[in-house]
Amino acid sequence: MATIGDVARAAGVSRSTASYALSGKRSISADVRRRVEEAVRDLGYTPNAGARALATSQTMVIGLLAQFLEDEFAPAMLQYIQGVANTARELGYDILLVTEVDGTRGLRRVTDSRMVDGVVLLNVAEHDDRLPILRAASQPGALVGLPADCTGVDVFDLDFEEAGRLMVDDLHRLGHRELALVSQPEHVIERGGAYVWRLQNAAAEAARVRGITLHAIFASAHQPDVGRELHDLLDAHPGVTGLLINNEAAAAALPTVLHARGLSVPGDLSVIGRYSDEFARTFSLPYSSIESAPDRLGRMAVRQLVRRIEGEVGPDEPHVVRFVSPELVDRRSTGAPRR
Amino acid sequence: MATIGDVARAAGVSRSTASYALSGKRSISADVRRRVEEAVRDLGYTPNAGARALATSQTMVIGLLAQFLEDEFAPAMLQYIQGVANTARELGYDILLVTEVDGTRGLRRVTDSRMVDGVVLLNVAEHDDRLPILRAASQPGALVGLPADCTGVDVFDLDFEEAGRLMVDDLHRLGHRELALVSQPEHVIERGGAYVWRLQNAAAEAARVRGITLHAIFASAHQPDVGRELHDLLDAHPGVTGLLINNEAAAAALPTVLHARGLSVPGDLSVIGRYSDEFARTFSLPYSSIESAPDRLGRMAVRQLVRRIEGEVGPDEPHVVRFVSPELVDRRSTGAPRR
DNA sequence: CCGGAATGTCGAACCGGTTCGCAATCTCAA
DNA sequence: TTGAGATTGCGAACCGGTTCGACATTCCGG
Repeated sequence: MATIGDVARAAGVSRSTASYALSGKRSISADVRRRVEEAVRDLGYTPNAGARALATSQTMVIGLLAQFLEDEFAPAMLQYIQGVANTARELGYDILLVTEVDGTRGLRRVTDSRMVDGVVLLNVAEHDDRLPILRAASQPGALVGLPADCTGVDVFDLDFEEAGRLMVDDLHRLGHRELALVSQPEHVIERGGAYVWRLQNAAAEAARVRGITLHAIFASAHQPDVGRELHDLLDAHPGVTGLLINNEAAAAALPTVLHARGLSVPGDLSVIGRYSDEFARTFSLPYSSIESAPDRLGRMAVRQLVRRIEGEVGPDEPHVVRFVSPELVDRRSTGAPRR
Repeated sequence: MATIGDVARAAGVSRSTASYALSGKRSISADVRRRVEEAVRDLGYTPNAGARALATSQTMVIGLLAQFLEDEFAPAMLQYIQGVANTARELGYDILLVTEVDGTRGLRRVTDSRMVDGVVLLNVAEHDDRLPILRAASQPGALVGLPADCTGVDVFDLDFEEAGRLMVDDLHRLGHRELALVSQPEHVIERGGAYVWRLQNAAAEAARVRGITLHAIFASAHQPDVGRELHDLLDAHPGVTGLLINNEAAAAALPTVLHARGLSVPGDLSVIGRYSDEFARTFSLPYSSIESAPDRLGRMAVRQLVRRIEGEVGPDEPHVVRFVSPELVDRRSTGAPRR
């Protein structure tokens, strides 16, 4: 493998000159530049990433911390990963994917050893173990998901409160008076998935204000449990005319359940979900939904992270907490409540 | 950030001694070892990955090349990624995830710049552009998917021929005489997804030998197209009593389609798919299926790759082409053909 | 009591880049 | 003609590890 020394020799110049010719950080005569570039081509030279990282303390790699937990729905995570990966590449960065169950260990490893210039944390919990480690690290970090304490990090998340209100208001406007909300598994909440509460509380408050009934349940993240739980819910509350689904697995299982019960949408039941359009297409879910915009969130997180890495915004400049406004994608699954 | 020089100074020894004390590559007195370890703890020392990579020419990183193509079903890919990532971590390696659409560019970048010690290629096509680049690289590579030319790489794949035979034989044994096979989109085949042909040809041959009819179609990888195509298929061949599904999107869409047509499984139609158990659970697919074992394939690929990286098998030792035998997971979706 | 082996430590070189300071040459206006 | 300033190239140091060869001690058998 050719080194910059080989290039320099082939071009008849010193190593430093070759380096400057390639980086353009100092002026170089046209002739020398040509000879260096030629040598690069002839030798097939590519800089050694490790050496460059050592010299510049920049790796051009971003750490992506994603946990595939038993009680979460993996395909939903994939879209965040894609958003992050694509944006990173556009900006010239590669992605180090860390999927260890023990996220703290993984985070510590990649930051302490300086394998990455910054990190994106997915699926951030309210009191996330990884945050203290991230704050102690010398690299900047961007989060997808809202923790209790946002100091020292840039945060991006869907506005789940607004999402909860939107769902309730929409069905209230159509005349519904008894709704059910299907949330994530209780485990997710215990672990600190605050977004579940945020949506649920806002929905409950909106229901209270409107004077309508809202039954909330926690459902599993897997079949066949979640299917059974949906059945139980509909058995327990026969008066429910509208379903709010804040649980990807439940959304994916719903068509089968409704079919088994012979219920049509929106004739017998109105349904609004909370997932991405991509997700809806993948699972052919025919329900109107609040767009959760994973690609957009991933993109925003990386953009901001790179701005910090490249010093466009200093480490002391105030950190960002930005919420994406939920948008309702209409798939005609809501209507007037059945009589 | 502490360097090994800081550790050495704190322990009152030279840098080389500190290094040997930590690596254990030379004998060190108990006293010195203790002092060095203490200094490491006190200073919170972690070796700099770039410096180590430069010195040892080992990065402890594996490149994972995964393309998310428009005409493939992303959630199916995720399981390979998980298998690879988990196994890599167990063996002490991190994962550099390269998702560029132009896989050749990404592969060249990570190998030429020596960011990785080896690479795993997912979703390998029959004549895969990435293979010439991989062969020219100085790092070893492991493939998931069977190319036409396997020289210089280790290859792992499901035995799709056997899978095709298994599907046909199973339904033949139950008395079926007219079957339909739903394959991947034609694009996938044109691009060289040979596994589609391998299964299809073997199934066709088995059908010929048994004297039964097999209709084969290519279906899309997305809703709602794939749903429509399944309807068309069933309309066009009313005599079909068994369905073979070698297309994840079609499998995911099938429950809805069958439901719409009022068909029950296996009463009206027997169904066998080809996907992983994990996939079946995620999409709650109630069909018997050939296990495609993505986690196992990912694991095998990484294991072998690491063996090459660490020199346990030399670069000249013969390369492996290993097929995983398909196993039928019975979910009671097959039975005698309807009258 | 001596010679050779085993043990423990150090200095220096090296991996392959980048960057700083200096010097030589060139340009152009005074 | 001269000197200030710009242009261009070079040497050396540095980033933070690893490893080789040399050297000093200690241990052992004869």
